[in-house]
Amino acid sequence: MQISSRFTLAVHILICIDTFKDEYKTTSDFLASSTNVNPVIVRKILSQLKSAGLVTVARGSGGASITRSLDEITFLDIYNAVDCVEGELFHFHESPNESCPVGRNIHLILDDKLLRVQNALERELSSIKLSDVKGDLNSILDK
Amino acid sequence: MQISSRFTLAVHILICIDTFKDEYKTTSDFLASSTNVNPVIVRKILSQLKSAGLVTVARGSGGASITRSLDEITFLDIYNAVDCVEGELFHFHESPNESCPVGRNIHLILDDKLLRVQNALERELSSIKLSDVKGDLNSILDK
DNA sequence: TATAGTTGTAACTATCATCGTTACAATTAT
DNA sequence: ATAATTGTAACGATGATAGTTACAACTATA
Repeated sequence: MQISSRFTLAVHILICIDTFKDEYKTTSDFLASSTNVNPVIVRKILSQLKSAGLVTVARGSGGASITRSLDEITFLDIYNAVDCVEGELFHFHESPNESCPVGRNIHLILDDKLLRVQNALERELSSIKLSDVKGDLNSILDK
Repeated sequence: MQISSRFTLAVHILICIDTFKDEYKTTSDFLASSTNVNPVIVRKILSQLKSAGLVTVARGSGGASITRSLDEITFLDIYNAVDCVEGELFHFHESPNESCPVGRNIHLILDDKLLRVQNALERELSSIKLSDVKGDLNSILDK
């Protein structure tokens, strides 16, 4: 399994909106061109980002805007917004045998450990901000 | 997406093998009964664990054994063995537009950050040992 | 050495998520 | 009114997951 490209796509889209906000109207077509995915996919992701309160989208007239400054948006915000994982990170096998001492307890004894792993992932995601990405982009573009 | 239940299944199987090694012959049928999955699935996972050097499987006569002590097997060993993720944790959208300043650089500026997240996940996985799981199981069973 | 039990694996199916596409009603600025 | 754009439904293709049946290959032991 891999984490859906919706995540990298969403980051790309957000950075694009910020980068071009003064030069272009950042429509789904415009963003589709930079990311090279279908405009409908872009609209779906924008719709998820909108639900999460990260962007506003101008219906009719077109164009998306970011609602906060880039240092107030973490990778975790985006990851949660685009539903990369719903609920538990680890899929548990459904119905271990209750009449086996191991089967009866396996869920209980693994859950805290699986949660530790999930927390580690999310903690790292929350430590990275869009402003970090933008900073690195600017360093490259300014050269 | 979720991490395949092959992972929790593999942990369950390994703990079962260790728990019952002196009482029963831990065949794929036996393990299938505790986990409540098809014996063929168990054999596939055993085959992957065998490739990773974590178990031996007795062809013909039947039964699996663990090759190391439980404190020498981490969740990361198991995670890698059962191919939960091959290569990169994050699926990157395929072909950003090279003629866009963002599209041209997005891969470069994200890769180190995505790797940090992947490393955080794997670091936590490597900090948990099968002996931790067994210890917690024994605490429950001894009560 | 024949047999019973077991593994390894191929072949197939069902289900689901992902990603893409076309199409079109609803919306908005001009 | 018109032109551009969004939101969303309805598909289809692809690939991963998980399950199943079937059977050849292997091994201990009776």
